[in-house]
Amino acid sequence: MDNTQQHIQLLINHINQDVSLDEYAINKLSSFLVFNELNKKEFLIKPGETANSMNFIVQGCMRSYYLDENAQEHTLQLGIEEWWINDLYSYLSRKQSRMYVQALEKTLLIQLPRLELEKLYIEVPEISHFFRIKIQNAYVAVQERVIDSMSDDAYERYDNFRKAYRDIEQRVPQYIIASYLGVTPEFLSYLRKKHS
Amino acid sequence: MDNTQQHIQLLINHINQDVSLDEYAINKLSSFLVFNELNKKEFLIKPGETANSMNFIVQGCMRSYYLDENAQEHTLQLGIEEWWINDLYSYLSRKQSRMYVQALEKTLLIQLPRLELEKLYIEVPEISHFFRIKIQNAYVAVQERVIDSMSDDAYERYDNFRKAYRDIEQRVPQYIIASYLGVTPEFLSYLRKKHS
DNA sequence: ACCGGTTCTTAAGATACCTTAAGTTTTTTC
DNA sequence: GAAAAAACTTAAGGTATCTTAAGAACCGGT
Repeated sequence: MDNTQQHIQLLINHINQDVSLDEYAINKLSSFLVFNELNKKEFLIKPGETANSMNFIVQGCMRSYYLDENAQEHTLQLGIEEWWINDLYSYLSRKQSRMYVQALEKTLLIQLPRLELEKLYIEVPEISHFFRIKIQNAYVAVQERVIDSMSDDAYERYDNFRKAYRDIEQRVPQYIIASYLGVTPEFLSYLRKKHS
Repeated sequence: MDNTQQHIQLLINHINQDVSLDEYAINKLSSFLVFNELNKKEFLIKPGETANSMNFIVQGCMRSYYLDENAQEHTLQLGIEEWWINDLYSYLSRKQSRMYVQALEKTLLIQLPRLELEKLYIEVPEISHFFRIKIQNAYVAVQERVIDSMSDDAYERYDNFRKAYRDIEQRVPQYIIASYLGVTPEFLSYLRKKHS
């Protein structure tokens, strides 16, 4: 089995955790996968572009963030191997993104273009079901983020972050974690010292 | 046309803004609508319960909120006539809610029970399409709320709130708006004075 | 192995927001 | 329409977080 086949198998196994794909479904799906390799700091999506694929991380680490009026970065989502990364808002609404989606390490993606994916939904209901679950989970995750961001003790938020992103914490710079938590890097540094 | 028919018409017209319902769809839909009248301060959903219907506000005003560890209220969503109100997280995931969904005025709802609605999805794809759009919009709204809650100038958040909820602002007490913005009622009062 | 850039820390002074408490206004109830 | 309850305001003192600035530690490339 070559590398490409291994990567596709990773995706299939991932999907099979939620639904059951038969031979036919796997072949159909495999036929339109697109591989995309990004270097560190390279962008998958920039403001003004429209997200038109679902993106599965085979290897590497990515984040989505946006810039506020003061050019401050706000990280919304992080992802590593076997996570999906996107601007789901842009993908679903087909409107222009206001986000950057960026590789934090050299990253290998499998992409599923929207138009072909939507055709596949009709032929393979399991795939439709799978992404319905994913979108539902994304909704839940954003809702939890709202709730979390309201608990205004920053250290508690940092603690929650570490629980939710256990495997990711060590892989991303702290200024990005700070921008995820909504505090300055200086203050995060202060908190870490205080609680150590 | 009696009151009940008028209320149903309001719902039909609302749905027809996004999709096109034919006679058959309207009849099917009408056959399982449930009316529910709530008094001021009465709860539609409480923590531990599971949301099992979509809820359309015919007349009145509602909100969803949760209590944090310090028993502080955090308002997540507000709604008036022709809005939908729910704990969508609980509805979609079929898990227990952690929310209160409460009437802020005497409120009349039309409810669409989940099980019957899902059967209808198969017979009437327009209805399925309509709720897909609604859930998509809900995702976008929550995402905007995350982004908004990161702009940490509270007056700016208040300003955004007033734009997003223009018709609602006058109808709900300010301590609820404060709990939506994540500030104390005292501080909101201070901000209002300062900027007036 | 070094150099230049990136990331992290420390600390002092400033500001936004909170807590408490009390008084005032508005709304609800009987 | 009076009494009770709920909501809003004001102000003083406290705390969390920010800003700025500077130095320290940790890279990544040649």
